[in-house]
Amino acid sequence: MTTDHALPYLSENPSWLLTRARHRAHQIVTDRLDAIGARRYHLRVLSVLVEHGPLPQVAIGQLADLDRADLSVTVDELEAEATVVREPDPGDGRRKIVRITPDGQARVAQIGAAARAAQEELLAPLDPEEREPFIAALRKLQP
Amino acid sequence: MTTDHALPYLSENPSWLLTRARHRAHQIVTDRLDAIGARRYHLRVLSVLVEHGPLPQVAIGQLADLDRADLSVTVDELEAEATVVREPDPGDGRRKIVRITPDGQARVAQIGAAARAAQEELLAPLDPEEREPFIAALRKLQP
DNA sequence: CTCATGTCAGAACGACTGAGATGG
DNA sequence: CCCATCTCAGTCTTTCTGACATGA
Repeated sequence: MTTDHALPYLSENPSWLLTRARHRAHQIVTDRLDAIGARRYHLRVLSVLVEHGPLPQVAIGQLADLDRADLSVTVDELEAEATVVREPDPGDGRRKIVRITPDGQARVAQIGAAARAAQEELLAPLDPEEREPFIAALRKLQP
Repeated sequence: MTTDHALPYLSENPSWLLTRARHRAHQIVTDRLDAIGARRYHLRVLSVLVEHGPLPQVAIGQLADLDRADLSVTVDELEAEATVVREPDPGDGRRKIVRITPDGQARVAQIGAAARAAQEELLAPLDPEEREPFIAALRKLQP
């Protein structure tokens, strides 16, 4: 029991519980992606491309919360394995549109399977009926 | 709508929501501590000392999930501001017991107030009745 | 001898900064 | 001219590794 003015116990701090839970999530996702030779930045980029379709890099950066410098390197890597292509934006020569290639669909499906398995593993400790309220609360906490 | 085999949208990924929520929590806590010249490692160490009493560094490291190398530096800092002292363990010369000093209590209370304010700010977007289930779910997700 | 604890230096990782090239 | 986009190199912060000294 802590009083109202004392330093709260670490094990009771929501921010600490969040930090630890996300650390576990980070580990699970990293391990699952490692097993198929993919990185978390790849998942982030491909996820927004699947959700929104072909996008200029600046838009991917905003949606995936990725710095443009890191995004540049990440798209290099995805292009090297032919999962995506960079195309010039016909309407704006500064922009490069990133698009998932037909040949990349198999890779995207493979990474998608790993991502789904990771989410399942992450939420396994929760009863099915508490998952939705939990996710809804997480949404409310988004910046 | 995604199908069962597709790559899930980033915005629907629990691990992504967790990452973003913990990023916000991290920011809030860091800012509140910055304002009083404290760091997150200080909060972690002091929190377990308040919860468990004087402890050898190795135990603090386990409870606060802090590497012993980083713990060494952190205790240096807390000792420099006289918030804690290192005392030799009478029963084991390898160990150094870390204890909050009487003079350090004011500092601990100050850091505690910042920590409590941070938790309040973090959970502000949640309705009061959804906080307990949310925290309970977070607990279940701990590693 | 071995294992545990604490200390130190430095590496690894993720995230960020600043400058340059190109184009609107 | 100024601003936006992309690229590159390098910095910074946090976390982790490896080596060492001391003592159980």
